[in-house]
Amino acid sequence: MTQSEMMLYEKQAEVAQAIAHPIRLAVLNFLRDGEQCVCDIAEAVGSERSNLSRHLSVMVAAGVLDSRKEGLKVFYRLKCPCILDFFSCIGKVLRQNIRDQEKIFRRLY
Amino acid sequence: MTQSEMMLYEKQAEVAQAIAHPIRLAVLNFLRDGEQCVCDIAEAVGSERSNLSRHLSVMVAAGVLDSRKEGLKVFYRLKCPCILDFFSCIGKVLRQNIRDQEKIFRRLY
DNA sequence: TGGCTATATGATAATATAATCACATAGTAA
DNA sequence: TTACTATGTGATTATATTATCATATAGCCA
Repeated sequence: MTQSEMMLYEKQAEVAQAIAHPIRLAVLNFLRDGEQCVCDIAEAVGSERSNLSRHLSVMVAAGVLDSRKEGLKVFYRLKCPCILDFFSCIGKVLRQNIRDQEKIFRRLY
Repeated sequence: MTQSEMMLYEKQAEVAQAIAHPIRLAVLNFLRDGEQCVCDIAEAVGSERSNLSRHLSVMVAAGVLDSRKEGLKVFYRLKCPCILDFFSCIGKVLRQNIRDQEKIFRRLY
């Protein structure tokens, strides 16, 4: 593998890391229909403000989210709606896993 | 957020975690055209065998990869080719990030 | 059998990530 | 100005992940 291929995989991994957390996935899904302020996101995903604040900044750093300040509030939004494609992609994997488990289970009983 | 929604996000995060590493992404990409044995994967991604072995088992545990033994060799393959959709999805995010950086750069110089 | 190869795993150490609490900041409004 | 609210951050601790080395296992062949 060349140096630049390795660099590309590292960049890709940063983005994947940024969404690979249950709270962060919940945030992405909540932002599906448009920007939301931190307090509303916190309520929706059931997370402490300070903890959520860090999760949000991880996703901003990875270029997954964008923020906008308005008065006291800060609104976050998906920078690229394509990030939601992850959900259908992961969904296929999960459904496949369930089918496989059923197959194993049926063989045993 | 309900308990079962939280559980779903956790399951989804497990899959995302399983691919969120440069070596693992390189493996997935190398398996694009079909199964490969550990030694060939190791050579392709430039990783120690024992380390690679662990990365492979992480992906098997998450249901992303499948393996098949043949003699001394073990062949790994993508369990669901849809996992490759991740690459185009992440690619869009990365291209967007580059465009944004250019915009900021142009404003400064 | 013994020796070889491919792969996996236990133990450890290094590093990264996450959650929590207290505190800081920025904006608003009295 | 002071008091208040929304958000962010430093410091700390807890936990998880990764890489490494040595060793184990499984299959092959002489």
